[in-house]
Amino acid sequence: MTEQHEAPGGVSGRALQKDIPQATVARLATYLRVLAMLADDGVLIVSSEELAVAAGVNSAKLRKDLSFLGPNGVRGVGYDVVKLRTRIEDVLGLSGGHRVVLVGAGNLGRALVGYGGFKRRGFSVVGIFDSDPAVIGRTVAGHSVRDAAALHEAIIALDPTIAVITVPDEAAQDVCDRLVAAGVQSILSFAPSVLIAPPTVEIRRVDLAVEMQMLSFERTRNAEPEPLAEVAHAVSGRIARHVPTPHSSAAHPALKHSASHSATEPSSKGSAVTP
Amino acid sequence: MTEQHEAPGGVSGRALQKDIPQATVARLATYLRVLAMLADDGVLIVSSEELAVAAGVNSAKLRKDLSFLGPNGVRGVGYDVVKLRTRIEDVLGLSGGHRVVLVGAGNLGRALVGYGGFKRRGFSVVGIFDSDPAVIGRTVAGHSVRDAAALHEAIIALDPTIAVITVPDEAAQDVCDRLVAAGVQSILSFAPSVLIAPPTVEIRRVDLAVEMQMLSFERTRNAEPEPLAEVAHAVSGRIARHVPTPHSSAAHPALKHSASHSATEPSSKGSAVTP
DNA sequence: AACTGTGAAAACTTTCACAGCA
DNA sequence: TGCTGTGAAAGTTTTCACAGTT
Repeated sequence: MTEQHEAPGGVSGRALQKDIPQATVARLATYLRVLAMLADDGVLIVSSEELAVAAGVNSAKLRKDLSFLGPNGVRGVGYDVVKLRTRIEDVLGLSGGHRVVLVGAGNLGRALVGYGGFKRRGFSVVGIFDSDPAVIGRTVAGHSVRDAAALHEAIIALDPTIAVITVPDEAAQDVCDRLVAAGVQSILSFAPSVLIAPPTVEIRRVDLAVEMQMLSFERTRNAEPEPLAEVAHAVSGRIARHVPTPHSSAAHPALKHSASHSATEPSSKGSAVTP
Repeated sequence: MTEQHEAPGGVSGRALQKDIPQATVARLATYLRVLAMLADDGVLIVSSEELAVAAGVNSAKLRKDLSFLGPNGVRGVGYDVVKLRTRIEDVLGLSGGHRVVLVGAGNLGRALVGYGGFKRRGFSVVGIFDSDPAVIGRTVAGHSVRDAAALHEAIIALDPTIAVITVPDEAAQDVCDRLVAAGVQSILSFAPSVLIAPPTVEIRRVDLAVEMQMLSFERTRNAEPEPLAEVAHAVSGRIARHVPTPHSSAAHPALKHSASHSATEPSSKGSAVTP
């Protein structure tokens, strides 16, 4: 690890988001959510261990992640919740806020704009588009849905920092082309197809079925320990196998996910894109 | 790499999904989608290069991924589309189909059940629950929404292989506890919080805001090459920078996404949803 | 000639374990 | 004493490049 983030002199504000590992960036978003929650609860200081448990990672990883942002904590004490939160927002480029345009006002599009954490995290929707006449003109989350035919001019006027595509797969590439032609540089797509665009445009793709398939794989793998034996108790899962202790939600050390989350976290694997 | 997948004798059907890298599993889902598309188009044989381009990865990675499933292609020729598709479905444990229960019939939940690729990929919804009296009894995607209060008995009767949680964050842990108590072993959650459950239960979490934050980071990083210079042309992106060639969607060598994973991929992550 | 399958190298990530500071 | 920050080791994933097949 190269330590460019040492900030030797009095380097101001944020800087050097260079060489922060991709995997770390994916997790920073999660830490941010936990920090926001803690701040709401009035918590002032948090230790790496506490933060790590809440984020579902181990504390060494969390400390390593944070170390890429420069020194953030106080040894023997912990991290200042507000300060750390601000620092992460700064590094992720969230401080200035983002102007988001949504193309596709179907269920998924509406689910996204309605998602509370959205606005709270600095993303404000500035325009919603659709090509369905039955939807155009309707109000969604305070915005009148506009005709996607007028995308070009509208995009230029709205000047969004991010565009989100939630249209059917067949229409996705066309929408993408038009967004790019209008100057959009960052696109998040929920269409299954891999979209093609110039390399200067950053596209991330989220495929909601991938996670289901990974669950399927995991279950299948765990269910087949003995490839040879006929498996004695072929009970067809009608009876609840485990009646888990209704744990007290807190103080639970269960850190099982090792991240591969996709759209989740380790997602270094999960979903995604980027060369 | 241990070669357990050599299948020396005449090992039947699928087997040895042991030690298939997590990152590979995440991408298999994507390959599957492309293969399904090719099959629909009547394509019989595909080369690693073609498949790789369509999936947004490079061909060496694709070949390595497939090699974990055993020999699937024919040298000098390519892969048999149907055979490869079947093999991947088999390895992912999709062949037997999955019984999916959805808890939370809001926009996101409806977007998920309405997603065509869902049923097509072997996931069939067997029950939808919600706790909102205004929603209970309504029909969503052919299913009458049931009262989440009766979750326990219903789950035992439905015996789902996967449960999907799309309720508000505050309710997620409670729903999770009840699902686990009823014997559910695989859960996909869209709630931001990290859910706590016994280690035998596989939980995957998808945070839709993470991807947006990663886009934000990438844009910020690219926008700050010169930390010192005042940046000459401070044009506020009003003019379209690139007018992309309206490419012919095929024969496009653009391989930019390398899927971290991911989850992240990253995320990275495989299919999608539509309005 | 075309294309797969795969060792070996390179790159990236996670985990360990401890030095260092409040 | 308690907790952060971090080199170094271990583990995972990607890329290279070529041997092997049809």
